[in-house]
Amino acid sequence: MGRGRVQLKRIENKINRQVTFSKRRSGLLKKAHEISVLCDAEVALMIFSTKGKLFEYATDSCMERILERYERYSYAERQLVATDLESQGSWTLEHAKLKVRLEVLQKNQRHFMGEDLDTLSLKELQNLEHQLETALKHIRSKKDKALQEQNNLLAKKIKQIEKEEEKEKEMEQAQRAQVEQENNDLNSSSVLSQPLHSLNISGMYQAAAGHEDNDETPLENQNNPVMPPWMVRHING
Amino acid sequence: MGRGRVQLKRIENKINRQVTFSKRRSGLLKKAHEISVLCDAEVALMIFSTKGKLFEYATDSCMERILERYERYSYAERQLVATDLESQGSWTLEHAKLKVRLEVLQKNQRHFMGEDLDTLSLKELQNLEHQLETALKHIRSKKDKALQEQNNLLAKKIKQIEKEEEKEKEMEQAQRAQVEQENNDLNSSSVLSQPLHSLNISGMYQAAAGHEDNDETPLENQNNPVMPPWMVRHING
DNA sequence: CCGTCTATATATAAGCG
DNA sequence: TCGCTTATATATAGACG
Repeated sequence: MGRGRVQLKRIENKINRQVTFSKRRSGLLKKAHEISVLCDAEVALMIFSTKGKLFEYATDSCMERILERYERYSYAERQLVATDLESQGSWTLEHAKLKVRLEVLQKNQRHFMGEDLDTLSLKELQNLEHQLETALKHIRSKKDKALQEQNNLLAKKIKQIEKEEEKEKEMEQAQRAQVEQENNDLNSSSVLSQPLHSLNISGMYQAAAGHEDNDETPLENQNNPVMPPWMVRHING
Repeated sequence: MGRGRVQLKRIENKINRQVTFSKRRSGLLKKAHEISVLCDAEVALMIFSTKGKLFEYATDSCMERILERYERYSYAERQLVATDLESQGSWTLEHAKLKVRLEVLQKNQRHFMGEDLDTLSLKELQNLEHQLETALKHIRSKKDKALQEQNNLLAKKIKQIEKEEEKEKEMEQAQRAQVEQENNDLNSSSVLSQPLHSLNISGMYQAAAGHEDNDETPLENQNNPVMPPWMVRHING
């Protein structure tokens, strides 16, 4: 993009290459961040320059977590590393044992992820299925608890906010009462029947606050007085 | 870019978010590749969708190598491990790396089994849940296929048995016919109207076969003519 | 989900300081 | 390396099949 077209091959001019690297690098990092935010995705990006300098981006600045997550997906490469080690000769018995355990775990991992199932018998499949069902129950229960906790926390916060508003309102009322009293003291004509300006202000404030919500809220959640469940989901982002 | 401007915030509309994710993802991967080629850089990119699916790019398709290179840069927690290792000499390094991996895998394993969930964030729990759901789908589909195969196999066997019975029957009939013929030859009284014993045998066999089933078979499976329902029961888990 | 189309928004090559 | 400008190449939002 730019004045001239660019072939997809190494830029031979060192200066140009460096400049392009610098520009494209920032563009790439920017876009990585954008997709992460816009689409609620988790992104990890590593760029090593020719000279070996590292530039990185990670959603929520937590590269480690993402890499661990990646490891759950990755196994093929790991297998290569394992055999790689093997070719270097088995150093010690313990080391070899470790490798065996690793392989077993990797295989299990794959099975837990629903991959590489061809080697399993019917019975094993059924056992695995049951295992996962049980695990899912635990996980869901845990998740529900976490959600409930957050929910309670938010409810408390909202109550507190409401209390403070209440307090403010009372104070304003008290002020008005005092002003009224003073007016009565000055002349005996009644002004009690006129609308109270401060009440209107308070009312407007609440209305405005109520409109900060997203317009696209799904119907099934609009009644929830505390937290839409689909929103709670993103609190920990 | 495009018809409308876009705020850098989560796209609330689920459809749009998905579409945008798809488009930007491919754009990002493309640009990662471009900078890698143009500027002779080494790039690793991982993108997890909201639903937990992984998309990745790595220069020369060698993610593992880049991750290892990354680890050399990353220090925080790893520094501790690294110095620990260095003091023990270089060959132990591989060994210790193996140990670290093992630990990670073990931890994952526990998570997959619904254990040790307290260390997980809400988001991670949700990712895990989705992961297991997907895995379960694969496993069930695999199991279904396995069952179907067995089913077909058994069906074939039964057909074969029936064929053999048929053959026997025919042979008996032929025999009887011959005996009759001989009887007729001896005296001219007819015995054609009497019931055929072989037919009864066949009927009894089928009835007995139908009763091998478990008595507690759920209703919905009692019609299955081939596969014992207690086995079929596990198809849908 | 994938591909196509179009109008627009962005990214960036080139050049200069 | 960095900023800035401009002309252009690309990316992509939105709509549709």
